[in-house]
Amino acid sequence: MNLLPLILSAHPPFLFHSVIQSHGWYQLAPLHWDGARGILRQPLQLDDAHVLLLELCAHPAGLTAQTDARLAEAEIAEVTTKLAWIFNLDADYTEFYALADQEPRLAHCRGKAQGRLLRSPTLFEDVVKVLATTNIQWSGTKRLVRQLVQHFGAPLADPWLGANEAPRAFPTVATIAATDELTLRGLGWGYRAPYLLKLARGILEGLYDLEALRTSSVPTPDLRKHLLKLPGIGPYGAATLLGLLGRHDFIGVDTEAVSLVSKTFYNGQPVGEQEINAIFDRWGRFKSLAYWFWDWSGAQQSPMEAWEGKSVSSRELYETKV
DNA sequence: GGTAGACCTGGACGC
DNA sequence: GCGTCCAGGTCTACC
Repeated sequence: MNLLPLILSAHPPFLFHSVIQSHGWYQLAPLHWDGARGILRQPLQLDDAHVLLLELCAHPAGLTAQTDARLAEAEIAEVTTKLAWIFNLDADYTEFYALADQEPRLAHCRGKAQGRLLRSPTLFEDVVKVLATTNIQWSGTKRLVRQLVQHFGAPLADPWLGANEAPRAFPTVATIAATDELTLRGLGWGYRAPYLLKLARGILEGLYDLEALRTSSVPTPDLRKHLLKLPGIGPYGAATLLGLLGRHDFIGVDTEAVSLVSKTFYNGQPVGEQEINAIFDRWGRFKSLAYWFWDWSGAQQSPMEAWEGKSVSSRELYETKV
């Protein structure tokens, strides 16, 4: 059957654009964000290997999804589940907003429905993307992920498009595991190539159970320990992944965090992880949310802008869209 | 537990 | 055009 516009409801408040632009993921392949039309295109490979292209846009209740593909009922159910995960539709930020309302630098969060972070369909894709953000600038991250998708992603079966033009889904674990270090190095992954291979092969061998981590209810420090065991994932990567998993107890301390907190709270004095965490400690389990959505007016650029490697203008763009 | 150096690449800069 | 330096997190070896 065809997938008629599928309407997915979210726990209010929810703003489609806020989730899309909550961080830089919307700029990474295989996603394509058509800002002018407000459409996010998500090539998606289903469990049965069927590749389809979803067109997602805002709806008063949440969002709508459309595709030209003919889908079986089980496939529609899978699409629905995956979209609910990607947009964290069931999340309830009531408690965070109650706290944020009392802090002038976070008072905007409720109105803009900020809190949800755009996720990938699988935790594997998120881990790979976080790996691609380490020790590199944002333009490099975009290049690495694009190369991976173009080289290993399964193309959409479209009779009107050649295999080179067709959108591609994010590569599967098995596809990455089947390649070799030299190929990955050739795609620019450099010293990250062995980490990526070890990750994919480790998942296939049962060494890393990402699905269990995705649904785990263990305390955040324990979950963090598991994430730190993933190859190429250190404190920064683990904190970023925890945020994507809805755990906000740890701040991903990168050079941008150091710079922002130093300038804003310590008069430009050198700071470390301890000082950064001390500033946001009072936000408890919402620590990284408070850091991420903090109004850094006066700072050179916010964490969100740093992700995008852009100047202050991206915040202006963000604010006009939301 | 803390620290130093290696890893890799693109971009900025000076010549 | 070429060479050099720097930025960016993680890992490993060493103390």
